[in-house]
Amino acid sequence: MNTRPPNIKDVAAEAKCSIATVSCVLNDRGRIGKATQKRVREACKKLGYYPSAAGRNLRSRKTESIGILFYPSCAHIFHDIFYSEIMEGLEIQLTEANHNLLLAGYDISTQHEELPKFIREGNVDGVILMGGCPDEFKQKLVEVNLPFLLLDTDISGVQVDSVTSDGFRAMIDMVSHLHENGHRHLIMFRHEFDNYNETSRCMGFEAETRRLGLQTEVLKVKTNDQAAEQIISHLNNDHPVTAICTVNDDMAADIMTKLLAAGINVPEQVSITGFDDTRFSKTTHAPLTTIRIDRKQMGIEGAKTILRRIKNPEAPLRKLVIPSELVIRDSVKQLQKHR
Amino acid sequence: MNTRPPNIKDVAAEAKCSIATVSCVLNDRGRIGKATQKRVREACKKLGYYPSAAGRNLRSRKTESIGILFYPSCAHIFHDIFYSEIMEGLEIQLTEANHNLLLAGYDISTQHEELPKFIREGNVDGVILMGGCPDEFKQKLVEVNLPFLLLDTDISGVQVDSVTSDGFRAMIDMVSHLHENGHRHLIMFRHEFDNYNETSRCMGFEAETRRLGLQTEVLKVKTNDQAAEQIISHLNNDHPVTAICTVNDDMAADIMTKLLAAGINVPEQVSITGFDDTRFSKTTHAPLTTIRIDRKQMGIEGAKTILRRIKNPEAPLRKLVIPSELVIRDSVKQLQKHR
DNA sequence: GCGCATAAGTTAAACGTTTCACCCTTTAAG
DNA sequence: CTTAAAGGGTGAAACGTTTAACTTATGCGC
Repeated sequence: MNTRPPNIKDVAAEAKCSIATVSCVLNDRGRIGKATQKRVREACKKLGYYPSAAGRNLRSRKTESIGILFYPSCAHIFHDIFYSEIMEGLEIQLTEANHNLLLAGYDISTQHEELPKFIREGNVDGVILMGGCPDEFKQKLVEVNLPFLLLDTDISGVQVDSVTSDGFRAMIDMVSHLHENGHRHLIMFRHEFDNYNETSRCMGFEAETRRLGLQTEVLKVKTNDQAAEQIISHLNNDHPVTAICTVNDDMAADIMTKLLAAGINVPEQVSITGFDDTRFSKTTHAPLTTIRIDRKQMGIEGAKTILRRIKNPEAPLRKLVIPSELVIRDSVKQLQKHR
Repeated sequence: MNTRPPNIKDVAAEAKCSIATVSCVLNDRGRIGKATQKRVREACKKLGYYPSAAGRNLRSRKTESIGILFYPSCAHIFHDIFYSEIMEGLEIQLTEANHNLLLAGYDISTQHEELPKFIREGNVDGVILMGGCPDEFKQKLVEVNLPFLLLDTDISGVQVDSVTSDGFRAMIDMVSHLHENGHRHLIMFRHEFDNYNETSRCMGFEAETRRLGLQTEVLKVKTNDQAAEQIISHLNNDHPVTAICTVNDDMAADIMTKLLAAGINVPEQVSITGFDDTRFSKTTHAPLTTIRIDRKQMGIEGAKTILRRIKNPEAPLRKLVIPSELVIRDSVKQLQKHR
């Protein structure tokens, strides 16, 4: 019952050759005759042989595995639908390249100084970091001296590959869209903690509102509820905002729900925009005007980028920016025709 | 620059003992004096030594890794918010037990006969299978002879550990709730493909409706749209259904959206219920009455179960059922007080 | 018939652990 | 005093590969 799996020796015996020959055939290395190759391959099939990762890893110092690290925890990836599609792209591309995909969360507060197991113990050839995480932490990972990629985030002043979306450009488009629809008084909410994406989105918002000379403000809030409350009390002003920009669909949906509950009609009384075009942005009370990013593509490009870096650690730095697209739905009211 | 990481020999040299001693200290095996232990540990710290997984795996035939296999593809996990929370629980518990977590999808159509890389090449000590997958495939995995767990799914007649939710019981509660609210004519939609969860949910529905003597039907549809269309045309009948049960929140939300678009009011004209209590079930037009399952707990129990099986392959079979809970919101209209 | 190139394949040394079998010393029991 | 047990530790084989260096055979030009 407890019979061990076949190893390379068994194959060599079956194919009547040396184990080196088997290895060469399986790795397309060295010069082995057609006939022998065939014998070896048939022996593999017959025995159901697959090279053991353990042996290969040890000898060749390659694992054919990539570690995906989330900050602060895997729960965040799973919760944010937004990462899901990146993961999908990653998985497709890594599987295609015959690589394993290891997953871990990293909460700096619970793990003190320890890096994730798969980094410490050399289980992976490269690491991809995702999530809104502090620069010092990214820096720390860079210093590990493994092929490394920042995905959907970035850090300035450090030589590290990254694949990001163009939140800056996207919010310019969004503000421009609001402006064309007659909105002149805008507000944008973001969360308190610093985060590459939120920051670049807000910067796009600020750049374009300033350029257009609009009355505008970016506010940091602890929770989405807090944002809703601020709007509710604010709408009594003489000259209230007509449109709220948010930093993602989740925030937009939450705020919308709160506003509706408070008897404020969306988009009649106030417009609201999201970001990310997550699946449920279509099913909110007023389907969200938002920004779509091809996150699956981000994942695919991310995988390619880390594999490239592994293959050639000296390759030139790559900073890839995935374009975004404005998705117009019903959460923005057309106040007046412009132009 | 390209200095190799320290290995056990370096530690032994630093601690002035043999590598066997180092190994014994690090694995709490054998009898090593306090003083020596301390020297070894200090040497490890000083050198920043962590045992290499490759060496350990090879020698001890353990990987301290668990493979999570999704059928038919990882995309499904990521898309179904529903799996996310299971993954969260898994990750927490596996990390706690100092295990790696490998992820792969398995599309039987694209992968012909090949099992995932991490199974073929022995990268994992055990495998967890999730997703709505055909029994033959589950069977196939069972035969691999690795510690194995079915998570959120099951198969009858085969000796394999499983952790599932009680969809049968849950739908009994749901039907009972609808009945108490005066609903007498129900319909339930499910998808065409066979799936453990959908089947058990529908069986619960059928059992309870039959017991209560209600007018009832279970319909298989290809898409959620199709379900909506059927309802729309059906509502013109003399004696229309008053409540629609679905197999998950996603389906419920989609149908609700379609109905609203067709000018049919929910829940005024027809009630609708979900399943899973996903996060966005609160933000649908009428917040969904649904079933909550503690999926994080499912993940945690799943992890414990596979680890137990790895530790003791001869342990008695475990079939764990996680309880569910009815969540009452606004998508069910109270037609009449009952009792 | 010699030298050389090429093809085809082999030998053996790593890679970094774990662990079995053993050794030496000290203490305790008989 | 002898023997056994316990405490503290070591040597070396094994785990399954990869790969550099080597061998042997064959063909070819001259």
